[in-house]
Amino acid sequence: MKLWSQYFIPTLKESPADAEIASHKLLVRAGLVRKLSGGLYTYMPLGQRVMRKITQICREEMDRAGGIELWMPHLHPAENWQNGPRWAATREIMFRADTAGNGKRLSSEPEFVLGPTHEEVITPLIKAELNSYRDLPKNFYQIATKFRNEIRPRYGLMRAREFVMMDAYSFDADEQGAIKSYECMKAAYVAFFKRLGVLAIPVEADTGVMGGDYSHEFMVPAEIGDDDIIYDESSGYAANREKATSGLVPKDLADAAPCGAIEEFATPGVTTINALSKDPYNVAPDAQFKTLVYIGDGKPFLVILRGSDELEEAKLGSLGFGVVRPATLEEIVPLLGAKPGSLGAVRGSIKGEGALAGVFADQAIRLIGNGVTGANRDGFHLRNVNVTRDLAITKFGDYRRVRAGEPCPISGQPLKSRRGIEVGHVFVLGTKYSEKFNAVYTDDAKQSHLMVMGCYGIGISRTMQAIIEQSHDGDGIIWPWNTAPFQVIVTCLDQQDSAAMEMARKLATAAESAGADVLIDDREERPGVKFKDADLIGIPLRLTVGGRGLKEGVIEMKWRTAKDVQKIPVAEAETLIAAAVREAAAKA
RNA sequence: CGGGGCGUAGCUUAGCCUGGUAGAGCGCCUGGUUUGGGACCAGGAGGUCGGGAGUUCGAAUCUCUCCGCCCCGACCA
Repeated sequence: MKLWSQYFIPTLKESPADAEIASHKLLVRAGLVRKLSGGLYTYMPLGQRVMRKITQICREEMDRAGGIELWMPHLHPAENWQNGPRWAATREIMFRADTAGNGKRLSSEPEFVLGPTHEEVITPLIKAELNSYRDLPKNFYQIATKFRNEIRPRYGLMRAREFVMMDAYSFDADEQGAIKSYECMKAAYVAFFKRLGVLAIPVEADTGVMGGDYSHEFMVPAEIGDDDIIYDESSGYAANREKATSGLVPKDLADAAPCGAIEEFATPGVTTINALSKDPYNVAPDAQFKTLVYIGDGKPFLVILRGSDELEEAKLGSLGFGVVRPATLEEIVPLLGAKPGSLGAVRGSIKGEGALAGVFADQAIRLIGNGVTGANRDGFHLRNVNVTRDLAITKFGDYRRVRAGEPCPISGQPLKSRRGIEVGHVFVLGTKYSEKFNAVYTDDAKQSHLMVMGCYGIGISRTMQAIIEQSHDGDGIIWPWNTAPFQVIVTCLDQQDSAAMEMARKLATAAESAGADVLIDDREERPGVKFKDADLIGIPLRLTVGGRGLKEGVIEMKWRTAKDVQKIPVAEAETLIAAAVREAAAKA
């Protein structure tokens, strides 16, 4: 039980100027956080209470799923990362942590870094500590601070430079075991988000720089989310757009027969799909081959798409390169012999064909059959280009960005799309890290094997904000029962009146005994201020005690989500309140 | 890192274009009247106008520069 007058909840009437979205504004207005600097926030007492609740629920669900809690350093020797598989790719988002002294000891390479995640710490640890198949499987987790020098911190806690994350790492004897661990964690996530009272949907996801075999993200649907979820309710298909596929290309599609010899034709000044689709050429975008040039680990390669399609860059990850980027004009011209706008991948027309690391064609170009592409000669295109006969394709794959409205790969129904906030992620990592750090175990036949790993993350601080984004109205936050900083607020309107205060304490005690965290608003404020603040900070159940009600022999009970106020007789108040608290807790 | 915007009291901001005594609301302090959905009256404290340089008799205002913050793109829990 806390008295507001002796606690610290600095609420604001006005939204801070630097907050754009509802949840960010409310975080600040309700006194949950204060900004120190871009992407750095202090959790104020109320915010810290919510963080503690989310953390505790997370801990309980991880423990239930067989997780073993530990705590690793936040300061990592850079060596661990240099020895790992992704130093080049991740160092850009890592903070270096050297002496803040006069620079004498500052070397060009960092000595220490602040941990953005912990694979590079736990894998060497496990290598040293676990050696036998008898030790496996194991799943370790921690709930702690992570540091990422995000390219662009955004929306308060949504993408911060310092944030709280639950990170877990599973170690299994084989792939099958790893998948089992993965499924177990996925189920634990579902249970966790359900207990929080937040809707978080698991969707198929790209593995990104983490590497690994397959993964799901947990998404809180929200307009302001950074990710597009492609889904179909009828089949249950749901995937991050980066990973999504569609049933656009029928599985049994036959290769189109050639329709004549390739002809070159002049297209002076035409360098875009759009221009070629207009008079006098009139080649529809979905009859054009689009040729893109990329550099993977220093080697150039081509990607062919339909003119009407967009490349989904994340899908290039499946090609196995470490670092992938678009080629520059200076790289393209000597390689293909023409500038972008006149590029093509017709066999024999590519000047530097031998230098290519491959020509990767999106499946959907098979729908074109015979089409138009650049001649690798500025101002010229080729027509009657046949996919199978003419294009120098190394491999077909799925590289295009799926759009809403395309058929679901499972049901064939039109796919829908919505935005989401990624609050959790589960991966099967495979042996990427165990190989690099030589984390092996001995089996019952004395054979050595690499451990198969999984890794799992939940953005705890981001989840706090995602809950607010999902659950608020014009008056403020609407906390779900289990994450509310206090579940019950007793608003005493006559704090000077000892009878009223005594009643307030009695009700608070009743609610507390029934299992609720209770805040008593005993401030010297007018009733309007107290009601507004109670709504703003989003306490699920409000009990109002005032001289006027007491004279009638009633106190008032109001749910944050309800419009109506229930008047309950003083004599029954304690019982009814306890029952209401128990019921709410049971439902949550 | 590229593009755009902003920086004036603890918070929200006006003033800047067209240079001439820094203004309001909220919050805070004092006194009074109030008291069921962000009260009212009177008085008060609080500002190196983000930092530096320049132009000018004179700069919050014009110029340059640095810094910080926010938004849009690629990245992430």
